[in-house]
Parts: sequence; structure tokens; C-alpha cells
Amino acid sequence: MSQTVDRALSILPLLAEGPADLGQVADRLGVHKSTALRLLRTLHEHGMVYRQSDQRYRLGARLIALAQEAMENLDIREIAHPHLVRLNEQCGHTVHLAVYEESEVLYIDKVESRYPVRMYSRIGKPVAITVAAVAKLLLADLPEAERRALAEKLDYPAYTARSTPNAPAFLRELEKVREQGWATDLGGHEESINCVAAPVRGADGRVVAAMSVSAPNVVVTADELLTLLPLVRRTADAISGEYSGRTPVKDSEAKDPV
Amino acid sequence: MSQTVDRALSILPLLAEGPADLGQVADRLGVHKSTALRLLRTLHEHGMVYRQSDQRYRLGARLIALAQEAMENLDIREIAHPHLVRLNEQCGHTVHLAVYEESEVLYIDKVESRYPVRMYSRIGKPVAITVAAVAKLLLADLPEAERRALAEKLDYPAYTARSTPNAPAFLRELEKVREQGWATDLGGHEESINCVAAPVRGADGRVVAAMSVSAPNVVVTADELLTLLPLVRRTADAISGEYSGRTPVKDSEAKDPV
DNA sequence: ACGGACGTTGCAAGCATTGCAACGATCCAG
DNA sequence: CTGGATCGTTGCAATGCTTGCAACGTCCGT
Repeated sequence: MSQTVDRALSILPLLAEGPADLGQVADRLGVHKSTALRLLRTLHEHGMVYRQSDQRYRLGARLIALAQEAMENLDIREIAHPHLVRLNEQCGHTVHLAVYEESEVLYIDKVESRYPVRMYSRIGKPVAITVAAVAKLLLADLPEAERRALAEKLDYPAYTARSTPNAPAFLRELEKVREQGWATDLGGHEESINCVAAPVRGADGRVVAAMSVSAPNVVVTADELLTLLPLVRRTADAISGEYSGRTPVKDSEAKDPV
Repeated sequence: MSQTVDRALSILPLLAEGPADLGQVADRLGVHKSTALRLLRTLHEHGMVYRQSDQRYRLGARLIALAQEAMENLDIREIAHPHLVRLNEQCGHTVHLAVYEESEVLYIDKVESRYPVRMYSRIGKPVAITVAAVAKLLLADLPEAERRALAEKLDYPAYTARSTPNAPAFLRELEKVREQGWATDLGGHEESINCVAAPVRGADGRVVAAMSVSAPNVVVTADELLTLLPLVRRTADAISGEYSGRTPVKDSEAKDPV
């Protein structure tokens, strides 16, 4: 809608791939170097990009700090956190919380496994949307049309032999997940890692987040992990209850005056 | 430098404080609602802001994902990580890695304590710059003038009785840190938490990052924590060595699958 | 010393951006 | 149910911001 802003913002994902110098940025934007320079300068003033010692640009610290604040302001996360910790204390495994937003699913909280073997994941990282148990729950709740459109649009990387292969299979899986109200990922992302997940619902019944327990084969088998399902669902329901109980408005105080 | 982009970017920190509707954004930007609307739309198209069900705007998922990529591309982090993990295995405490960038110090990696009592911190969060041991190391290495200017500009919140009280005291502390080549924070941020930190240096000797080990009093006393200093320094030196040894170029491939 | 590559700056022309005003929708009070 | 207020949205014309150009400075390698 705004050409200038549009161009400026297009620089960010470009720099996310790695540092770039002025010429490279200008080329990839398709604008004159002087234009790119001025955009980069503006981004720099706001701390969104940083100019390293070799004069090349990369993403800046303010961007990271902003993202941090963005996550801390998600009230779901705040409400859910203590529950996640408690669940971790009970079962010892890695616990994740994720949300869906405009075609992406992101982890917004995580409590690390208490076992020595840990899985790799990171808060803020987009999840493997076609296989992750939390992603299935979140997508399964989308309106029919949107779900179908999204499924068509996605790539289906074959992480393992058990990864979801294509859109029809994915849609079938989502249907199943939607009916049973929980989801699993049995080695669909990493051969030796299994997850069980349950949805967190708002007052209107819509799925607002999803949580999962993940553990590698070497610690517990898939069957053993499945025995945790009731516990996971109870935890998710507890979060749902607390979240729904809240007054949906929270204008006046909330944060602070300003 | 570019008015439009400047305005658009100013919206982000504003939304970081909490969700806001169109009118609020327009007011705080000092522009007409229609203008604010178009800026927000552009931000929306790039996923930087998200429009929640009540039509208010908040920061979006893409922002978080970008920040994530930004951190993953820091080669220091990549090199340091295994060392941090090893250190954690040896001492069991929380290990942090931090960098300085334009007046901010941020944690860019963390390995959680293996003790049940954990300290609160989060990757990407700006650190308490006037007291944190890692911050002292990073600032101590700045050029005289910049260091002095920064020290004057900072606030000195009295987190505890042992927090750095003001600029002169801070500068003296930095001087000391610079000479001894390591730093501590003994209850300066949280009464019961102590840290020991050591610098990671690039090939030219400049401090490029700092790492620390933190533990609450209830687990180990400050004196006991100090006995870990040699280990921490050895680890930091190992990272420095590996970092300096590297070819500074790393263009062509760099990224990949995950 | 010279040529090339790169970042940077002043300037004029053109177009994108802006504020306005009017419209539609939603919500609440009477 | 209806009037009024509030909020988000859109077309339009004016102007002021943005753009590309060309020239300059600097740093490098030849």
C-alpha cells in the first residue's frame, strides 16, 4: 500500500538470509543505490538493521528486542506458563506452547526436558507446519475454506518416512485431529522424536493455542508417551479455563498509563 | 531520513507496549487516521503487525520469526554454543552469551541450569546494562569516548543495594574490569544471584561477546562461584580461538535446511 | 599513479503520500 | 426501533517527499 515502506520492509527478510552490502540490497530491491541507502539509513536509525565493521548490513538488536516484547505481551503465554512448568515437573519432558497466525505456527513458550537428551527447538521459531502435533491442532480449527487453501499452498518436505506427504493426506489428518480433539507427531519431523498435543480453547471454543509434550524414543516409547495424553489434555483444559474466565476486555489498566 | 518509513517503524515500539486501535496509533504518530491506516496495512502485508479479532493491532509473527533468523545467523553464537553446553555440563549452572550493539546488550544464547532453581532471563532480552557482568565486559572494551558518553546517558536503576549507583562508579568498575579481563555481578541485579563472566575476543583482540555463569546463593555461595572463574575463562578463550581462526568470509552457502 | 568499485551527497522532476471529507458499519442510549 | 456517536474505510486533489541521476570522495588492487 505504501511503496516506500513496502521497499524498506522488504529489506529485512533479505538481510535475514545473511549480511549484505549496499549494492546487493539495491539490486535485489530493484532500486537505485542512493534509494537503498536512504532506506537502510532509516532502518538503522530505528535499530532494525546494524552496520557491521565491514560496512555490510545485518538485522539489528532492536528487532530482536521488539520480538521479545511482542511475545511477552501475549496473554496466553502468561497464563499458560505456570501450567507448562507444572506439567514439566510431572512428566519431565519438553513442553511447548504454540500459536497460529496468518499461515505460520510459532512456538511461543518452552520448558526444557529434565532428561539429558534434549530436542532442538527454539522459542519464536516457526514450526514444521505439516507434521508438528501442535500445528495440526491449530490448523484443524481453521474454517474449512481457509484450511483447504492453506493446505494447498504449503510445501510438504519429507523430513522422515512418516512425514505428511501431501495436501490430501494432510487434510485427512486434520479432519481426524479435529474430531478427536488431540494430535500426535510420531517421528514425522525427526525420526526418533514423538509428541502428544492438546488444544487450548477460548471462551467461544475456538482453538487459540496448542501445547505439546515431546520426547525422544530413547527416553520413552511412543506408547508410553501416549499414556501422558490425559495429563496433557487436563493441563490444556486448565489453561483454557483460566483463559476463558478472563474478562475479554482489558483496556484501562493492563500494561501502564503511557 | 525517509519520513514514511520513519513513521511506519515508529508504530512498532508503540505496539510493543500493547495492542492499540487505529485511532490510538494515529494520535501517537501525530498523523491523520487514514495515513495511519495505510501504514498499518503495509506493515500488515509484511506480517510485522497482526490484527486481532477485536480489530486492534499488535506485533506480528513475522517479526518474531525474523528476529529468530537474525540470531541464528550470528556466527559467534553458532561457534560458541557447543562450548556453552559443555560448560553447563561441567558446572551445572545457567550459562549466558551476550553481545553489545549500539547501546544495547542482549543475551543471544542461554543454557539452562540443571539445578531446580532457575533464574529468569530470556534470549533476545536486553540485559540490565549497568550491573550485568557480561555488560561490564562488553562496555569496558568500548573506545574511551564512547564508553564515557554511554555511561552518562544510562539510567542507573537501584535493583538492589549493590547495584551500580551512578556513572562515575560505573566507569570505575569498567576500568577495573578492563584491566583484570573478567567481571562479576554479585547480587547487583537480583539480591540472591551471582555471576562470573569472561570475554570472547576476535582476532584483533576486541571483545566481540561475553559469556557468564550465573547461580543463586541457595545453590552456591559467591565464593564457590568464583572458583569457577578459571573454567569460565578457559571456555571463553576456547571460543575466542575458534572464532579468530575462522575465515571471516562466509558468503556463498551459509544458511541451509535447519 | 591509475582505474575500478563502493559509499555518499545535492538537485530537480515526478509521483507517491497526505489530509480532508464523505460514506458505511456498529454500538449504545433514548 | 431510531437517532447519534464512534470507528474504520475510501476517492480525490494538492503538495511535499521520494527518486534517480550525476558528480565527488575514498579505498583498494593493479
